[in-house]
Amino acid sequence: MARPTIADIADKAGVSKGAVSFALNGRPGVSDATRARILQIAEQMSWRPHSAARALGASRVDSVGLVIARPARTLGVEPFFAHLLSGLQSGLSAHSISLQLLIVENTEAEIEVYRRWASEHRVDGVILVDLTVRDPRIDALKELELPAVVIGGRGGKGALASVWADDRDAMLSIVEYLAALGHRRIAHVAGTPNFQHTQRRIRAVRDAAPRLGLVDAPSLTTDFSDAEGAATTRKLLSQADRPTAIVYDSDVMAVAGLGVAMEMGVAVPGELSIVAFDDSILTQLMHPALTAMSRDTFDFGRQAAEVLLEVIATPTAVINRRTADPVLTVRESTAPPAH
Amino acid sequence: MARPTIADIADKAGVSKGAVSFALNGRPGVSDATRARILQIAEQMSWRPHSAARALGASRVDSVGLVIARPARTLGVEPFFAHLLSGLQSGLSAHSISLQLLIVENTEAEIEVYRRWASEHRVDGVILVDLTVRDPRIDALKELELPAVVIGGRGGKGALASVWADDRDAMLSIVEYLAALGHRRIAHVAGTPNFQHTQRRIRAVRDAAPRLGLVDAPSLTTDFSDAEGAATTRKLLSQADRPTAIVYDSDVMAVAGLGVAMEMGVAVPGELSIVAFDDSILTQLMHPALTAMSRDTFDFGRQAAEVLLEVIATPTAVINRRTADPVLTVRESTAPPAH
DNA sequence: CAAGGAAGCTAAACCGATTTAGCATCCTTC
DNA sequence: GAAGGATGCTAAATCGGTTTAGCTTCCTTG
Repeated sequence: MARPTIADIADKAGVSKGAVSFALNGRPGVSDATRARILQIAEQMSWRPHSAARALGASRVDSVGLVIARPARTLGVEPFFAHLLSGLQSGLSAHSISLQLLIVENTEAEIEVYRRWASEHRVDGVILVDLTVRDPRIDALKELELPAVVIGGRGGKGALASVWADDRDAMLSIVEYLAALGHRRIAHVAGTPNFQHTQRRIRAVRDAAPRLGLVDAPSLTTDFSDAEGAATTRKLLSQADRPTAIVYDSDVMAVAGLGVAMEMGVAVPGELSIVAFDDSILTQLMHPALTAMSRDTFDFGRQAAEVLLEVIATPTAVINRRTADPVLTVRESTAPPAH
Repeated sequence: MARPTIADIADKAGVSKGAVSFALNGRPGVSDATRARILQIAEQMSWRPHSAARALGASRVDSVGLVIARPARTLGVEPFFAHLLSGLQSGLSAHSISLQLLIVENTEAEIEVYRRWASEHRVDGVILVDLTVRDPRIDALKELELPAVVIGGRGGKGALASVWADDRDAMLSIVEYLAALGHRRIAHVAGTPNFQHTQRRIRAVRDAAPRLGLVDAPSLTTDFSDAEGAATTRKLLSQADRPTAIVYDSDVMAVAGLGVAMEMGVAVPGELSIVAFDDSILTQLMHPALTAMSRDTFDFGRQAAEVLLEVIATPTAVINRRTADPVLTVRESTAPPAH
């Protein structure tokens, strides 16, 4: 038999379709003996549920979605998403839930996808990344009644479930480390200003500055691209009182910044210390290898998957799970400043 | 009304469900006037097909799958997959087909996924990457009768559909370029030996060597990791008669190789020319920027999507589509050899 | 003008599961 | 020993579409 259905199993076991369904789903309604017999027959016929049939009957599709709204060009280099994906999957596969992935150009397109997914019942829930300050996606998802979990940023008042790490603490520990080395002029090359985590990091730097006796601690925003990372670095290093340390909001920008420093004859770490927020192979391939703040992105994904499944099961649940704190991996790009 | 069904539309239009189905799917059986009226009502009620219901009735799920069997760690850095994904999606979204993505550890797990997808009817077809020499996935897919398209490597006798670029020609043009610069000792740091494209590239180098008067043209295989790329480079550069040019099978290995050269005080491109097979931001971030063979990976994906849809529509079709030839982008890492 | 065929539509079956209502049967329990 | 309740199961409805068989009309055509 090609692809057996529960009707085939019911025939063979001499029971009704309903009984088979109960048995296969571990619900009460059949005796242990019957259940065992049915399970054995199903196993032997190598029966697998037809996902569409199950979705139609149970109105749940065992599939969740992830939409990434970034130009493809910038995506590839960042190990962030690859690790996040693997983590998500490790959390989902335990429950045989599959993942739909979509890369789109902008937030409007992303919301359009949610709208389609919701109306076509293609996913049971979604994972949100890159939360912005007044994020329009939150209201859209509320309206669609689509369960969701936010990665890296507390859902806040609106109360979507979330999985987050403490950006503020992480940034503070970077700045404190640099200050302890003796740096007093520290610059921060930040990401897109409308991202929530960018805001949190900028605020952390600003708040820490007086306490640590920093002479100057400017945060300059960029679009996260290598080009703007390089341009901003060039500007910073051309100043009369140039910084002795720069913190970058991404590994790609840090690498670009290192390139600019080399080009301008500024020795790293002799004359300039560099720290990257977010770690990857990239930072390790460099010479000097970059000191970086590493998050356990895989675990991030795994936890996000778990939380999302809980939210799908209990839509009223409000879960804000905090993950392990990022840790600073010190490599060769940081040292005390030259006098 | 929350989520209208075709029954609602049928009511409103005063026709039967069947007529609505015909109208919405552009099939004959209704008059143009009725069709227009139905479409207008559907539009106005903002009706969207329920994917599970459609899948159940039409036994097609409008979804295709991509499984990548590589450790997540190595995945992130390679823009290859991000671009491929975007390309795939641009080819699929035109037909409202969605994409399932899965990252697994090895080929056995990958085949297991195909088995599950087939039995649960989760996808209409799959895309295969990283074809190996005697690839077990081909037979598995044949047995499952799951439509598939192979990316980067002709399906060959077994005759899965495929989309491929000419690796051999590409490699030949690299070697010819280096030879024209005056290089006679060219080394090739290759990828995993069981990949078909690795084999083709090695063969290309070997075949070209005598014709171009190369003194030595060893191909050394690796596991595609930065670590082995670095180790192999170190070995090559420690030889008495070290090569004056090295061709790497991936951008990541080329970058790692560049690092080793700098470390060992070998000037690039003064004493050593470096060429990367596969281009990305990575090669451009380096100093010196790396000369690289660029493929239009996005287009690769787009074409693969098209071919797969054709194969799904006509399972007997045998399509082997050749994409645009890769082009060599010359940057700063190649120059005539020092005397 | 009767036969034949196409166009336009309806009614009902169907896809493969879940879920609900209901029916025996057996075990309590007073 | 009759009422009451749990247990184990069946039959049928249901999810939202697609598809097939068949029934009217109306138009040809000889």
